[in-house]
Order: sequence, then C-alpha cells, then structure tokens
Amino acid sequence: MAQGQNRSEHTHGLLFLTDEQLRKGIEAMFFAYRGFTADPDRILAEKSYGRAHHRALHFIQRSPGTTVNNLLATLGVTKQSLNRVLRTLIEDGLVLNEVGTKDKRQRHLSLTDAGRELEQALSNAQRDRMRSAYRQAGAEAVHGFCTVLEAMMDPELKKHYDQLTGGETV
Amino acid sequence: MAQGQNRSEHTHGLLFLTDEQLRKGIEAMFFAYRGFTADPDRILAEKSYGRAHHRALHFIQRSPGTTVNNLLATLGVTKQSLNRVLRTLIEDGLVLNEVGTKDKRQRHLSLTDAGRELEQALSNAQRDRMRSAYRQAGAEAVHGFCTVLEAMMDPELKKHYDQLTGGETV
DNA sequence: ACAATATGTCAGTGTTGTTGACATTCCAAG
DNA sequence: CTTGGAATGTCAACAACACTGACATATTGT
Repeated sequence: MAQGQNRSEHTHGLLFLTDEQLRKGIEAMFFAYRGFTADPDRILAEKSYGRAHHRALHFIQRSPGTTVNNLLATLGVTKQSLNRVLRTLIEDGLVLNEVGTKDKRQRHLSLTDAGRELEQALSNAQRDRMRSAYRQAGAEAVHGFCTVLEAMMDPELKKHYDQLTGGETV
Repeated sequence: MAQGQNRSEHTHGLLFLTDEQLRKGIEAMFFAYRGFTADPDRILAEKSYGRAHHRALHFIQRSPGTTVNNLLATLGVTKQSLNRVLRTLIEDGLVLNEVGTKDKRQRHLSLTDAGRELEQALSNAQRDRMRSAYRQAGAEAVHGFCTVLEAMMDPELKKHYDQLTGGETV
C-alpha cells in the first residue's frame, strides 16, 4: 500500500526476479545474521559459553518441561552434540533435568532461576536489536519480513516453528 | 517512515512490539537461516568444502579482482581463517591469485572457469529457494524483508552491503 | 634508511558439529 | 513375562571453522 513505485513485475502478481535481486536478498541474510548474533555472542563470550548454549536456553525457556528428544528435533543437531552443551548447563546449575512422571525414560528440561537470568540477558540483547530494526522498518515491513522467512524454512523445521509460535503471522 | 503513531505498545496486549512478536522474529531468523544454507551445504558436502568456501566464492564472484584485505573486511574473519580456505580454493584451481599491478603487495582474487561453475551451482541452489520464498510471499513482503534485514546489520557491515548492492532497496 | 602495509604461514586452542559404538532404563506388545 | 524398541546418556574420534600469537617476506611511502 505505502509502496511508492509499483514496478511492472508486480502487476501480474508474479514477480520477475532478477538474479541480482535474489543475490541481494542472499547477502542481506548473510550480513543481517551476523548482526542478529553479535549482541548475545558478546555476553556468551564473557561466560565462556557459545551459541549452542544460547539456543538450548532459548528453546527450553520457550517450552519449559520439554524432553530431550523434542529439543533435539527443534535444534536439528545430534544428541551427542546437544548432550555436551546440556551437560555443562546442568552442571552449572542453569538447567534442571527431571525424570518424567508418565514416562520415566524421558527427561523434562527447565530453567533454574540462574538459567532464566542468563536467558533473559541474552534475549534482551537480541530483542533490543530486533526492536530497533522493527521500529526503523515499520509494521508492514515486519509482516513481510516474517512472511518471507517462513517461506524459506524447510517444511520439517517450519512445523517446529509453527508449534512454537502458534502459526499466526506477526 | 510510514509508522503512524506510537501506540504505547507495552501497556496493552494487541500492539506492535510485544516480546512475543520479537521472540517470533528471532525464531524465524533461526529456522529460516537453516533453510537458507541447507541447499548449498548439500553440494558443498559432496566436494568436501564448507560454508566458508561458499562465502569466499560468492564474494569473489561479486567483486572480481578484489584484494585479500577487502575480502577479509567483508567476511569479517581473521586472515588466518580466510587463508586456510583461500589456499585450498587456489590449489584446486577455482580461484586465481594475481599480483597487483599498481601495488605489488596486493593480490587480486578472481574465479577461474571451474570456480565460476561451482559458484553458479551453489548460487543457483540458494537462489531457487529464495525465488520460491519471494514468490510465495509477494513483492511487498520482499520489500519488507530486505528493509528489516538491513536495519538489523551492524553499521560497519552495512557499509559493505551497500557497497555491494548499490544501496537501493529491492 | 625506516616504518608501515599487505600478505602468507606455523602452531596451538576452543566451539560445535559429525559418526559409530555401547549401556541403561523403561514402555508396550506379543 | 519376555522381548523389541524407544529415550536417554556417554565414550571416542574426527572435521570445519573460528580465534590468538608469533614470525617472515615483499613492497610502498616518508
């Protein structure tokens, strides 16, 4: 609506996408992702954790009581890889690991107070940048941003995303 | 820009920038980035290259004749890290390394025919997914997508992005 | 002549991913 | 009740890719 120039490509609803435009989107993803991770990375470096720890904390916070298998599928890594990270978080008292009541094979993961504190610090840093970007870009742009990102996901990963977010687009 | 009023978001639930919406954007970035890299990764695995090789090929293709220092700044890694990748690409005959004419300290990097071929294969795979996502989302969404991504970049990185893309938004 | 620049290289380290193998515990079906 | 499979944890080895620090070489500019 508020889009000044309607190019002829847009009139038919079918976009004519030049390689140049696509390449630009690719580079935007590359550079933006570095910004996306830069702020939490600084905090993590102080505590000698890495991005993998951040991701685990994030998704445990997002689904408290989740099982290891569920987290594994969400993160898309091997159990050995996740276990290494999870072990340090449990040892450091940031994550709780409780035997399932219904199925005692399962372990339910949740954050301790200390875990919530770190997760909050990381999330706040990341959200600050997102908020600033959203405000610069405007509500409509944000809607488009999420729409394109969702269309880029693998269907398998999109399922996890929809499950977490409830499916509605911002 | 077209953002209307400040709707005092945090007081009511139904607003522009709730933590929930920001968190959703964060997760969208996470899941989308995996999709973004999935297709080239498959090709790279066959040739036993990694993402670092892809990035180098991409930006050399984008700026043929670029210098090592320039590429270093664009990629944002150390010279030791880049050199490891660059050396294998040169040895494998994908990248040319030519002594500068004006300044003989500099090395100008460019792709050989074989390098262009691999870069094309990687780019095509990545562009196919971008194209599909763009088409699903529509022109307006694509515009918003790029706008938000650009607002997320660190200013330092944004300079490189603008230099490569010419500055105009898609 | 000398300092700074651009590049290349060696060695070591850390995070995060992988595969393969194996043990334990527990649920569920025959 | 036994047995197969699922969920989890762990050990070992390995690879990609980032980092730091140190050092070498050629070249440029003052």
